[in-house]
Amino acid sequence: MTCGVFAQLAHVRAIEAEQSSRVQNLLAMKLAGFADLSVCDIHRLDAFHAEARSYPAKLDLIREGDRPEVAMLLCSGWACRYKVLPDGGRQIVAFLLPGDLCDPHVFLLKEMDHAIALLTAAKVALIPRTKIVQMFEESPALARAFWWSTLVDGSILREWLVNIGRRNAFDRVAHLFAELWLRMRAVGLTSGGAFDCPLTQADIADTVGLTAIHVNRTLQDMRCQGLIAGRRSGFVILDVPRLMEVSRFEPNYLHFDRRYG
Amino acid sequence: MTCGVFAQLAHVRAIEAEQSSRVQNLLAMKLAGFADLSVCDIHRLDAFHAEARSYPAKLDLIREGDRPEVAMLLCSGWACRYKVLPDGGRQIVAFLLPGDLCDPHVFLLKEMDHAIALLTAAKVALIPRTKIVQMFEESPALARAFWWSTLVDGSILREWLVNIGRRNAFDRVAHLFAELWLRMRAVGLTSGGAFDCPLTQADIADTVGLTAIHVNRTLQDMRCQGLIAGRRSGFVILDVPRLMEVSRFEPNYLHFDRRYG
DNA sequence: CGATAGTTTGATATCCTTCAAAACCTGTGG
DNA sequence: CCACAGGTTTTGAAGGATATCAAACTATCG
Repeated sequence: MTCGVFAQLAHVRAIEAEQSSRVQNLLAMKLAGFADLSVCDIHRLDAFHAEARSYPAKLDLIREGDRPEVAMLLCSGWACRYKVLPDGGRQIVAFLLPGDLCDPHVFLLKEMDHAIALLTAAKVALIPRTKIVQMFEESPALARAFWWSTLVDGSILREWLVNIGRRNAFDRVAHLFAELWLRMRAVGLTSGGAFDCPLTQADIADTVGLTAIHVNRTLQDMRCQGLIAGRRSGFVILDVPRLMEVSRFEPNYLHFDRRYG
Repeated sequence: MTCGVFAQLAHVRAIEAEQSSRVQNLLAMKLAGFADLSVCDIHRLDAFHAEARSYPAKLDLIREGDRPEVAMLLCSGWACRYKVLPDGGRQIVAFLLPGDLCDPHVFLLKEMDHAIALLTAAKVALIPRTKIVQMFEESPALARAFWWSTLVDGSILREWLVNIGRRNAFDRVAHLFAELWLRMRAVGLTSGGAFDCPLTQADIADTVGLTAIHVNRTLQDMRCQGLIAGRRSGFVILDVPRLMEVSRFEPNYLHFDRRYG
């Protein structure tokens, strides 16, 4: 894929090493892929991390219709944005991975149009609006960086639309795995081709617009082909390049490795 | 539906009447649903409108991979954002309607992850980056309003994901029509339950993740049920309430009628 | 150790696609 | 004014991908 990603990663690692290893500032690691953050900026983000508390899996952090009061930083664990239909169906519309600061701008809206739930036990920092506003005022670089992040989220949404709208079951799942692997790598949470994927088959189904049963059969297919391993949640992606190949994965939509023009 | 939408519309109409009818400032009309714009702000938007030039249908305004140089204001006509797949398939990921100023913030990204094409002949103002930046600096209200607009675009994207992922053909198309009708009404381009919809069946298919043939059959079904009328592009929605009912339309995701909290 | 959530399996049904061709508009040039 | 071309809509028949239903199996956890 984009050759620069590796160089970028090295750069990010350097930044991380520079700071206290006490605080795993995945957020800074992610944003560094885009913006040049000052030491001061990184300290600001550290301060957010320090607020993190533990929450159990499945917890609804925010519900549809809620008035947004806080932004949240996911320090560890996975979460998802989702919507429910009148018939009880669920559609996952985004995954939140460790190091994601979600909804720093949501205060512009009066009401949440979707819910956010934890998929695993997680450490989360709930950041009140005032602190976000203060951060934006004090650091234009961080303000830019978070807007960039929001635009990338939109780009991912568009790619998901393509995924559900125009690919078959196998390719949809393959494409999803490839994306998750790349995003996990951006925060240093992969080891080789593998990463810990806590999604259940039902989660995957609700993401790519399929039935859990059909996802099951698709995963079996992938296992047969040696693309993935592991039965229950915690898959291992064995062959990322081939997964990307079969799903015609084009990483440009993640906007990694791009400094602003 | 949200009862306030009607009151809102009246308010918007008042604003429009207030200004010169020479310039149809649909953009101001739309943004007024969210922000309190000063006369000065409206003049700024008028200035953008004045730059509009005519372009023929089907023109690609921006291609995937392009470096974003301009934002664009659609003064009349329809356009769409789309992505193409290696196999030639197309997925439309957004519609741009008259009064939409698209991508005022796209300069934060280095490269377009999708293309934008005109669906009809249209009047478009191409606005260079410098003018956008200048506007944001001079008017915090407009800056807020455009960020709000960007967040709403994201919300629409999420709802489209639900549409394709979890609804059947009939409901998908019904839901799409309901959304388009509401958005067209927000800029005063509906007359009763009807609005001029220039989409071809292939366009609709590429939007909701179906085949043009199946869309054809779905539309016939809708005609039989008296929900829509008109054969070739330029449908008329006959029964908006029922269309919303069958597709379980919840307008909250459009974030109309919401002042910022 | 039972309870619960997640995974797997098989049989059947259906929605939607694919392919192929005809009919229909709309604009264009002779 | 007609003929023709190209895009759009329509129709039919057949096949395939995915859903649905029901039930067994299997980890994991308190």
